[in-house]
Amino acid sequence: MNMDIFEVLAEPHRRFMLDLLRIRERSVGELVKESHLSQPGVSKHLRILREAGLVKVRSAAQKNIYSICPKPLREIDAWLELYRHFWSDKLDALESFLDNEQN
Amino acid sequence: MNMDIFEVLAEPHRRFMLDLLRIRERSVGELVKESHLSQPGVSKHLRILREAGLVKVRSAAQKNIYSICPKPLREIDAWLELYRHFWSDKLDALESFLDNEQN
DNA sequence: CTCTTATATTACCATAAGGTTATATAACTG
DNA sequence: CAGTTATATAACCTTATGGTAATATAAGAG
Repeated sequence: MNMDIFEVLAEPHRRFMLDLLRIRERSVGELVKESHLSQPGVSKHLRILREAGLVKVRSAAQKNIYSICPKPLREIDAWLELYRHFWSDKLDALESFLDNEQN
Repeated sequence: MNMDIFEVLAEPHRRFMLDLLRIRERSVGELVKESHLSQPGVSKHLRILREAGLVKVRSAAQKNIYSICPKPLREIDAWLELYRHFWSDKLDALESFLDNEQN
């Protein structure tokens, strides 16, 4: 298939699955329960996420445990970077930096 | 149509057109020349970008001049924010802040 | 072993996206 | 006005995507 990362993220279910995996790793079965998709549907999306390098799998008994692999998101981030100055001037940058410091 | 912003950006031609408009506003004709699409093809994508609020039009004689409207990109940025901590710790934040200062 | 659980793959289908050609519309030009 | 330029819309087609049911595979459990 060889899907572009932007296309991969265009699918709402896939973003949702990433949002779940962002919290903690999950088995396919868990993902099926939390999505409104059939098991093959989930597996299909997981395959696309895998091929995009956004998740990795680990086997535990019969279960396949998926976890997030966020590196490829940097490509999106890099593209956005070209536009970020439109809404974030230097003051904003300082603000958000200080905000992060407080947490 | 009512397309999600992630879907809107999934199309490479549309990202390319935004990349052009990011530099400066352009007429439809100019965009046609710089893309490898027919004029209706370009108009179709422009419509989608318009409906997503990513570009705005201004008429000058028979020409329609399109310019960028980057606000909706914040939604992408906000989603990415949830993942950014994976690769950007506070040191990175300081670095990029200082980098921006130098320019 | 046999059964159950867990997941991936296959086959198939419906829909939507993206492209093009043809056409409508509208505004300059001479 | 008649003709040209600029753009949008309509109609149409092809393909890819995303969904499901059915099936294969593989690993526990008893």
